[in-house]
Amino acid sequence: MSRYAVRATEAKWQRVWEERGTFTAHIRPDLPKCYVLEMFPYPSGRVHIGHVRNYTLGDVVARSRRMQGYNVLHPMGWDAFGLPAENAAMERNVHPREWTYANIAEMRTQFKCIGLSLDWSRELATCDPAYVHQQQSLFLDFYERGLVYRKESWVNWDPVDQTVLANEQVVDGRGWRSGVPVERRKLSQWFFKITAFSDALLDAIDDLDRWPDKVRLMQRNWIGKSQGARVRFSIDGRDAPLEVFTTRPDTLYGASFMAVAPDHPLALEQAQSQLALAAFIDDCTRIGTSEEAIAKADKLGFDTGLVCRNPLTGEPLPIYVANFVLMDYGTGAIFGCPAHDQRDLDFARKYGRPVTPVVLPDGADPATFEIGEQAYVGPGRLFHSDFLDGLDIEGAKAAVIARLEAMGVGDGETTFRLRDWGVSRQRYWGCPIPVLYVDNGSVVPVPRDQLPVLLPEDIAFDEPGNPLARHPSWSRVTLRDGRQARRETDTMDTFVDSSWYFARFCSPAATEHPVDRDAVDYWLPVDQYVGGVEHAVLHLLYSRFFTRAMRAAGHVGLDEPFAGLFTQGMVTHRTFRDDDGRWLSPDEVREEDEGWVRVSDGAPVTVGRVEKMSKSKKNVIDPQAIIESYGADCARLFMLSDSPPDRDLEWTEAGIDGAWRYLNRVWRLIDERLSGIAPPATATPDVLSDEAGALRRLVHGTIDGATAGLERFHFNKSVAQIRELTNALEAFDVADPAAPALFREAFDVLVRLLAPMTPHLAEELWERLGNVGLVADAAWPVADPAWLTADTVTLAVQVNGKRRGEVALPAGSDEAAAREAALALENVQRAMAGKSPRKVIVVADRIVNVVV
RNA sequence: GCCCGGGUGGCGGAACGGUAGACGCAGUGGACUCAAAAUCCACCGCCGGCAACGGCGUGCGAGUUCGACUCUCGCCCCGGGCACCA
Repeated sequence: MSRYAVRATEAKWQRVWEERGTFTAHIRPDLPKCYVLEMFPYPSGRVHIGHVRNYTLGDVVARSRRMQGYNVLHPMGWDAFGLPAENAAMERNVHPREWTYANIAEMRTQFKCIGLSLDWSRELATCDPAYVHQQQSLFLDFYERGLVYRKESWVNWDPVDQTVLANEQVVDGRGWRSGVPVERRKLSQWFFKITAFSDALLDAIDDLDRWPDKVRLMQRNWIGKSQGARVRFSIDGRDAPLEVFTTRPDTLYGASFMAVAPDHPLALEQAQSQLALAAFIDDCTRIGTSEEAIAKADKLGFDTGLVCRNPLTGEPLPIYVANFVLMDYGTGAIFGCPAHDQRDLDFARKYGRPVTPVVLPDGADPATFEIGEQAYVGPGRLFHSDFLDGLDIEGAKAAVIARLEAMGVGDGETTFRLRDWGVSRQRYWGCPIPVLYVDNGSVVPVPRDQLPVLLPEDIAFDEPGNPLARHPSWSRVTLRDGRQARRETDTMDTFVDSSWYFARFCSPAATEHPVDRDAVDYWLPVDQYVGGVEHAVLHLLYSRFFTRAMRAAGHVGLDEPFAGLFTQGMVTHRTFRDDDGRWLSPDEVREEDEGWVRVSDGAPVTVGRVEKMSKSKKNVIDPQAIIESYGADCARLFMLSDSPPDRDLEWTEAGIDGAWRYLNRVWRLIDERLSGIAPPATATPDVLSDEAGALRRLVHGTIDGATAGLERFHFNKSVAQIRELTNALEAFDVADPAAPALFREAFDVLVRLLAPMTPHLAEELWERLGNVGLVADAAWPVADPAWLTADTVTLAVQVNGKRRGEVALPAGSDEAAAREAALALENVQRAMAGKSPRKVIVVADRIVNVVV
């Protein structure tokens, strides 16, 4: 008997895979391909448990697809630009590049210990000069096709640090370093015209049938197509009307005020003559730029004194400037119908505007129906609305749009919530935007033969703000014709980097073009994409846009980059705090009989909620330590065992122990039984004992069930089934005449089924079973349908829906037989209390329900 | 505020509208051991009962159905996203 030597075994097989290039992908037109990809990591420096889960889930898919005969591409790279590198530069005085590449080296080593079936030959980092080069050429491609433009847009501005802040850097409306209230500022910025594809991006969601429904719904809502109307309200004493967009033209008779965005032209014009209004608009810029901040802010308005007219009634409506109206959506102006919109109601109550309901809920009395603190947004019939009275909402919308069009004061219109993608970032550590501003004021793209525009290496982070903009010489350029120009000092949003890396992986060494067309035509789309649900909208939507834009530029031949998507849950852990409320990490505490205490001094510890692992709460587990003591297979198995992959996974020490015990049990089981196993040539007895038959059925049932679990991302169920098989093998009588042959059959299956999940152990056992070659290259087992059905089935018997017993019958027994057997049960007769059955429902091979 | 998701034993979770709690963790009792670890065996939703068995149970309240964790409606609680974190 031998023990399973985890560390040596894992290192051994990792070396074998690497030396043989087992997972290096090549184009093989003769084989079905499968591109498996997990969202690439940000190189923070340490592999996080969440990474291990993400890459393990993808690895299970990649390895099982390999075994099923697919030509698998499973690459890895680094989402290497971004804010944390600049923070590190400021805090530790290291260069972002140096910090980033050191992190990558560190993490690569850690990743290799997980035993992932990755093709490392395709590794890339988005900060590599080649990647920057090709991304800049894509920018120019998009620019030439009108998919890139420049306009003014709001940013968060820290007035003390004199710098632009990311939303993340705004804490409770204040700058995270300065602590002073953040302001909004307008800057001229570059945008990608994602709205050019609004309809296409929306319509194609219907066909993404291997995406989770919730992600599809979130994307639909994000794009937010709405049918409504553009209505022109005449302004007293002016020629130009005020144009609004509304999704509820049916409520026009309930309008009681107008509101425009603080940066609406009308507001700005009025502010020139009204000092108080100018001050109000200035106040509005003190709200952050996030949608949440704007939505949660108190609804404030300022009466401009201007009045416009309801086009249907001629009724006067005061025009306010209001902080909750967004210039980016619709026309930047709305009519307020307080009875049927909560924001409008809050506003009307505050500023004393009338509230007239015009939609009557079904069954309500028109004489008494009133609006209290809640606006009524449900269905109903129109009233108080002249020619619309009695119509339902949809009917009223159509009728009012027809009337407005006939009057020449409005049109039906479709609007999208989706806004163009602002990609300018006022930061150093990103891909430079390849544009020049000539001193005469014109804007020119950097000539292609001068790409890439690389970041200067001599850069200082001793002051806040964008170091690129402060660099003494980098931005000064002399054009070929001698004119002077200034470089764009903004860099691109890191979401740009992650919007095409999956295409670059197909041909990471391409130099002439962003991608090699033959390679992307073979490998794309990604067959299975795996990542966090937090990317459900932005990253995935941007990538879908990018693919369309790349197609327009001739780089790819498809619209949708990700045919299959799986979004996994987060990894969570308990939190601990001491009496002073300070967070404690799991290794600083210990559980005793009386409860949790601090290891250092035995002080009592409060056990907090289970939360997403985060540095600030100190509930982070270092996967490296787990892998060093238990091995990668153990960590992998635990993550696959308990929680369904799409739900949050709570990390527990006990769970790791359980996985550890299981791995050793499998090892012992095969090790102990191996000596008793005859050579493969040994014939199975012609007639199997009942137990042997049941075991063989279980083997085939497990193949069937575990495979189905893998296909549907129910990995926890696959693990449970494999464990059941293991339990049965342990319990099986070694003296049974069929034992030697059956063990051989079953072990062969067991090891193959385990191979995607615990690949190192599986390779080692595969070798010990006498196989030549790797289990990674072995074929996936196939269940024999003849062994998937049983001769006898157990039916539950209910009386009036309550279970009263069960009967065993030959499979496929007819209704009469089932009925007879059920009624014969003593317990059933007792429950029937002498009554005769009114009805007996029989579901073949499942259940009998006697209704009395 | 808006959008999305989740809620089943002490815990993680199983369950085509058909025997709720598979599998695992923790726990209890026992075997082995000088002892411990490891391992093995048994029990393990709650209440009542020696047992057979009965009652109650899937966040709360209604409804549909022979039958509801599953479908419908209305609530409550928890988590994620909200366009400059990645």
